[in-house]
Amino acid sequence: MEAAVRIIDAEGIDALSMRRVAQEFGTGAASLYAYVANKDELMELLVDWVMGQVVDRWHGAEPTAENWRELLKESVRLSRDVLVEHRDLAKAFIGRIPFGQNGLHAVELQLSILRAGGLPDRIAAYAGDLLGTYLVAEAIEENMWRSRFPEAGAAEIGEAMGEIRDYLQALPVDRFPNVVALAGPMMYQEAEGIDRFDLGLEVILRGLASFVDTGAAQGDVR
Amino acid sequence: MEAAVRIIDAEGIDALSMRRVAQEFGTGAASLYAYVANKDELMELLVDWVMGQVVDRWHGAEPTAENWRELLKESVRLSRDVLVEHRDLAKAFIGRIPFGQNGLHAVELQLSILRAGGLPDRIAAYAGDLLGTYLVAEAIEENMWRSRFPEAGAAEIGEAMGEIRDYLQALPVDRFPNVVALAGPMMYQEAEGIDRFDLGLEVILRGLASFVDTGAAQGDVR
DNA sequence: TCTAGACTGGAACACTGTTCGTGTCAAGTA
DNA sequence: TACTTGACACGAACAGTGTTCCAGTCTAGA
Repeated sequence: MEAAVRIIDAEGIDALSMRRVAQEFGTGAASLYAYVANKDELMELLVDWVMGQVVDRWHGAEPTAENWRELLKESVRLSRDVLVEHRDLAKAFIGRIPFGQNGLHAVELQLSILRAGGLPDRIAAYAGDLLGTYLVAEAIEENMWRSRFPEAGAAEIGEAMGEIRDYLQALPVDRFPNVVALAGPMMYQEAEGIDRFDLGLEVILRGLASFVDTGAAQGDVR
Repeated sequence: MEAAVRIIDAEGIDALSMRRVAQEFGTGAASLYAYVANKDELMELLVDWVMGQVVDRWHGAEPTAENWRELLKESVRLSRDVLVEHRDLAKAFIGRIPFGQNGLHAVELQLSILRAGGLPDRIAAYAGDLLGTYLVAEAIEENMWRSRFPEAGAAEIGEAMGEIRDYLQALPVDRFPNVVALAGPMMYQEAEGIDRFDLGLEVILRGLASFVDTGAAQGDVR
C-alpha cells in the first residue's frame, strides 16, 4: 500500500503498474498476486487507505445544529486536501463507492454532521454522494492544471489559464457572446478571496440548507 | 468518429483501442495516425462529437428570468441522457474541458440560460463547471450500476442495490449508527417519484438560485 | 509521363495485467 | 529426525496496449 502511494506521489497514477509496485520490493509482478486478487483490488485498497488518512486527520468535533455547515465544509475541504496531496490518486475513486472499513467510517462521520444539521434522511443520504463526487472531480481538475506545468507554482497555472482566457475572448462575439463575456470569471482560480472549490461548496451547501426547514422549502422539487 | 462510437456502444470504452478502431475499417492501427495525432486527440474529438449530439437535440427555447430554472434542468438532463446512451463514454470527459467547437456551443447555451436567470457573472461562470462535473459523474455512476448486470433491467439494478443495503444494515449499530439508519435512502435510485439525478440537480439549482437576488444572500460566503 | 505528397499497413518496441508452473523455505506432524 | 503441507517467490509466457519506422501504393497536378 505504502509502496503504491509512493509511486503515485512520485510518478502519478498512470505509472502505477503491478511490475512497478513489485519492483519497489525488488521482486516480480507475479508475487503480488499472493496478496491481492488483481489490480482492481489493489485500487480498492488504495481508495480505502486514503479514506483512512482522511479519518485520521479529522479533528472530530461534535456536530450540532449550529456548527454543522462549518463542520461539513471543513470535512469536505480536508478530504480534498488529502486527495490533492497524492496527485492523480483521485482518479481511482471514479466508478467506485468507498465502502471499505475506512470509507464507511468517513461516510458515518459525514452523515452524522448532515443529520445534526437537521437535513431530512433522504437528503442527508444523497448529500454524501453529491459532495463526494464533487470533491473527487475538483481534486482531479486541480491536479490536471498542476500537471500541465510540472515545475508548478500558482503563477504558472494562472498563466496557463490566462492563455485559455485570451483564446476564449478572441472568439467571434456574435456566435459566443456569453463565453466571450464570461471568459474572465471562467478562468480564474480565485476571485474576491474565494477560490473555486469554496464557491462550489457554498453553492451545494446553500442548496442542502434549503431542505432543512421541514415543510418550508417544499413544493416544486420537480 | 462514428466507428469509435459504434465500438463504445457495443463493447464499452475500455475496448476502444487504436487497433480496434482500425479494424472497423479493415486496416491497421498505424493508418489512423494520418488523421489523428494520438489516442488522446481521438478522445478529444469524441468528447466534442458527443457535445455536438447534445447541441443538435436541444430545442432552443429562449431563456428568460421566469423559465431559466426549468430550462437549465432540461439541458442538464438532456446532456446526461446523451451520455448515458453511450455507456462508458462519460469517462472520456474526466480531466478534459470541452472547448472544441461543439463544446463551446454547449457552454454558450448554458451560460445564456444562467445569465437570463440573473445569476452574477462569477456564479454563472462557475455553475457551468459544477453542473458539468455533476452530470458526468452521475452518468458514470449510472453506467456502473448498469454494467454490473449486463442483462440489465431496472429490477436487476434494484436487486444489486438491495444487496448492498442489506450489507450496510447488518453493520454494527454502535460504530455506524447513521450508516445503518440511512442504508435505505442511500441505496434507492428513486424515492417519492424523484430519482437521484433530479434530486442532486434540485440541490445545486437551489444553491445557485440563492445567489440571484443582488445583495440579499450575501455575507457568509466563507 | 513523371513526380510529389497523401495515405497504407506490416513489423517492431516497450510496455500492460494476468496465469502457469516450478522452486524455495519454514512450520507442523509422525 | 524425517516428511509433508502450504504459503510465498518469481521467470517465462500470453495476449493485449499506444506509438513509430519505413517500405510500399495510389492519385492528383505539372
